[in-house]
Order: sequence, then structure tokens, then C-alpha cells
Amino acid sequence: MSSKKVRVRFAPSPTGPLHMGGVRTALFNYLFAKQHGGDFILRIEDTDSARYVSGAEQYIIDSIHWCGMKFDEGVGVGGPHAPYRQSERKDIYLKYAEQLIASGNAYYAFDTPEVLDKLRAECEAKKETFIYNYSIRNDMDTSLNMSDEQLKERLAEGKWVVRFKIPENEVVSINDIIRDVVTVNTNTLDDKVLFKSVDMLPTYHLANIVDDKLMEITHVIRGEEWLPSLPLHVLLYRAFGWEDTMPQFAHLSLLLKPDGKGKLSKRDGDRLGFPVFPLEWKSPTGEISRGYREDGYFPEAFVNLLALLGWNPGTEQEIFAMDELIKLFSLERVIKSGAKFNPDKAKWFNQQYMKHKPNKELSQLYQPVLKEKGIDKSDEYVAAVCGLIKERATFISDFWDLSSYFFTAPTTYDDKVVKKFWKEETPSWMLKIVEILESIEPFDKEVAEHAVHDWIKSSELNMGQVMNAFRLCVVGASMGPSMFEIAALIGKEEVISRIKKAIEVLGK
RNA sequence: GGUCCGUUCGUCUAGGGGUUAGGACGCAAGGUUUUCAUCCUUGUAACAGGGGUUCGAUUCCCCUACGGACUACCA
Repeated sequence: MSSKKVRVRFAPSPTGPLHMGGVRTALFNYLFAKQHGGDFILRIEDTDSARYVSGAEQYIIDSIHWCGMKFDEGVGVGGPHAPYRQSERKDIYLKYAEQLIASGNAYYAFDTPEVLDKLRAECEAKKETFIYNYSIRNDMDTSLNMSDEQLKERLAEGKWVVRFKIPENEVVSINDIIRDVVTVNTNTLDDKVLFKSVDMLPTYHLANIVDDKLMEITHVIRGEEWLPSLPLHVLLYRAFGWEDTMPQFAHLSLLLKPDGKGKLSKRDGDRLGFPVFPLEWKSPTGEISRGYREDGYFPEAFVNLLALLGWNPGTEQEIFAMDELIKLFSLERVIKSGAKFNPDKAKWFNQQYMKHKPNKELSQLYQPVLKEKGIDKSDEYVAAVCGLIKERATFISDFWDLSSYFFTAPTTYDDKVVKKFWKEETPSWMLKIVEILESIEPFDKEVAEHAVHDWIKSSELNMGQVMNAFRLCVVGASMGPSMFEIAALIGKEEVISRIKKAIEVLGK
């Protein structure tokens, strides 16, 4: 093992919003880099101008930042290997393609898409596999079978690609940190296009290898969808003579749909009611996709749940802060198989974080909701309310339903509770509670609690019958924290007025 | 179709030649609480199938099945 500084890159294409699977890939890269004191680099792979979506790049950066990660180098921060956008690096790739041609590892091809499509269709009809490799390359329209003069002419026409010349019948074995050894016979590989003249841009394969080399990347941690092209990439390193500095590879399994089959997609979120994107995304056509942030997830909870999708430290701990993840993470413990995403567990993670959030922080998040409802209460009051209800909530958006009675008197009373607890003698009990509360001056929740309890006991009344009716008067339903906690917050006068109102409405 | 990768409770997973196969989510029951929630206890439920190897396989090997990815002048 070399002692080189660890350098990893997150290299998305700006073709749309970053999917949560992509965020997980970024996270694993980040955790690995930080654990080794290395660099986390953002490279934007925008060599496909046709699929470019404006705003996607900024969305990616915003998402990573929301999750609490920071790039050490790359688009948006700069660095010694700038630029980090492949479209801005376009001038550097051609010479590498030419180098491969000069060394006999690549060649020019002039086949039109039509010819290729026809060949593929023919093979398919015969139930054969079309592979553009040693078996047919000599019959194709390539520099391999034309004179220098011919080649010059054809090149001048400006419609060519550079294809990699996959060696014939060689067994390539590559070590993957997560999957151990991956073995492939080169006869099953295609002479992939490395460079295209249409836009004078490299394809992913060339750009990726060249940039990883130039940027001194030591570990490539990416999605499983790249596993099939891993042999090609290794062959490319070999052809360039870069095998000694080739990065180590780790291919992450995919995130799968919660139900059914296949990988998690945007549609699943819409269908099953959960976000698949970290942040809300508005597509250029105006379509809106929900995000974890907007759905009320805490970034820490989101990161936590993502980290545990395909990785675990081997202990029974499930709640981790980012710095713990950095300490404990290891690629060797990443699971090989795909993970079906479980929205229920995602909520559970948020609830765990909710329980431990400081009340002050929660009040900052709740205040905007209250403002919108025209409620203006001090941060202290709101924080106290948050403290009483947070263990009943998963999201900030649950807060209003759980705490509206702290801000406004109930206007309706839960029918079921009325039926069960509002009996003939109830009003008289409520009046007695009013009497007790009035007698406590200044109001103190403990004193009040003792007084009410003493009265219930001495009168040989049923605690549940009395207290639930009391709760019905003040809350309007059968929920919430201790009645005396509530009373302490909303105030004795308000409690008394609510009791009187309830007696009026519920009668008898 | 071809290539590659994978397969432990419904889901996320631990484990790994001899275990009552452990935990978490969910679900169910009970307890605590004036209610709801939290919390606690308990329950539910898994080694895809078939062959080997072995005294013994869930664990190692092979085959099958199933699942997934890839199969573009996309990334």
C-alpha cells in the first residue's frame, strides 16, 4: 500500500437533480476521505452537452452542503487541478486519445450510426450478441484498414471517433475493495468510443481515466452501474502505462425500490409518498419533485439513514453523528447486495433526532409555521411547547396538530372523548377544578397537581374520569403532555376560561 | 439474448463449519402514564433450491432458480 495522500472524487453529471443514491455515493467518498485525512473533490462530468440541465450543478453542490459535507477541491472551490468541469477541460483529452492511437491501443473509426444500428439489429434478429471488437473491427470502416492518405482524407471530412482497441482473449482480473476479485474475458468487451468528433469531446471512459490520473485520485468509489466498464478502465490505465498509479476501486451496490423490483427511481417516491431527492427540485419544465429537506428531515437524520443503507459498523449502534461515521466507516464493511429503501425506517431516524434536538433549535424551526398562522409568541414560550411535544413528533410539520391548543382554545371537542368522559356529574367536577386553580396564587404546577389529586382521592372519584374531562376542556382531545404542564404554559386564567366554555358547549 | 454482480426474518442487517441464527424498522400483545406519545417487556418472522466437501453446513465449492446492473458517438 502506498502512503500517498488519499484523494477521492465525486463526479456526477449535471443531467438533473442528485438522487439519494448519488448522495450516498458522495457520502461514502466523503467519509473515506475524511477518515484518512484526504481530499474530497467535486468534478463535474458534463461531456454530454445534449443531456445538460441548467441548475443541476448548483443543486448538487447545495445538496452536499445541506448534508454537512464540504468539498476540499473542485467546482465551486477551485484547486491545483482546475478547471474541474470537464467541458472546460475539453482541450486536454484529444492528445491522450492520439497517444493511444500512436501506441497502437486505439484507432479511428468512421462507421455511421446507421451502419452500426443496422449491424446491431441484424445480430439481434439472429439472436447473436453484437460486439464491436477484434472479431469485426477489421471489416469496419476504420483506420486499421486504410492507407495514410485515405486516412487523412477521411479525417478531413470531420466525422470520426476514436475507439479503444480491446486486446483479444485476455483474462482481466481486478481487485475491488468491496467485491474482491472481478474477472472478465476481454472477448466480451466492446471497442468503446473514447472520443467523438461531433463535439470534439471525450466520452465518459476517456475523460474519467485521464482526469483521475491528472487529479491524482487514489480511490474510485462509485455506483455498481460502473462495474461492467471496470475492465475497460483498467485496460485503459494499462494502455497509457499508468498501471502503477491506478486508483483502487470500490463499487457500491444500488438503492432499490421499497416494493417490487428494480432500482429506486423518482417515480417510486411519487407513488409511495416519500422523497428520492435531498432537496426540492423544480425541473426546467416546471415539474416539482419533493426533497428530504422540504419534507422536514434533519440533514443529520438523512445522512445517518443513508450511511446505514449498505454499511454498518458491526455493532448494534444505529445513530451516528457525522464525526462518528468518519471514525467508524470502512469500505470493507460495505454490503455487496442492493438495499431496498425503507421509508418507515427513514421516518424513525428523523424521530430519533427530533427527540434529542434542543428546544431552542426546534422553536426556530417552528416559529415560521406559527407566523404563517398569525401567531406571535416569544421564542421562550415556543421552545417550552416544543420541549413538551417533540417526543410525539417525527417532523416539524407534525407540531401544529400536536400543539395548536397551546396557542388557541379548542373550538371543537373530540366526539369519542366526549362520549366516554363527559357525564352528568362532569361539569360539577370541572367547576371544582376551577375553584382549586383559582385558589392557587401564584400559580404553580406542582401545587396545583397535588391539590387536584388530593381532591380526587378524598372525594373517591375516578382519576381517569376527571382528568380526561379536564383535558377535553383544555385540549379538545385526548392527547398531550401533563395537564399541569399545559396549564403552567397557557396560564391559569386561560385554563379556567376554557373549562367554562366547555361546560357551556357540552352542556348539562 | 450476452457479460458481470448479488441472494440471512416483509425491510435494513449481524454472524459465519457445531449458535436457542443476534439487533433495528414494521406489526401484535402487555406494562408505565390522567390521555396521546415516549419508554420498558414480550411476541411475530429468515439462512432461495439441489448437489457435493465434511463427523457436521446457513457458513466452503458447483449447478439451478431468482434479483440487479450493464450491453450508445449517455454518464
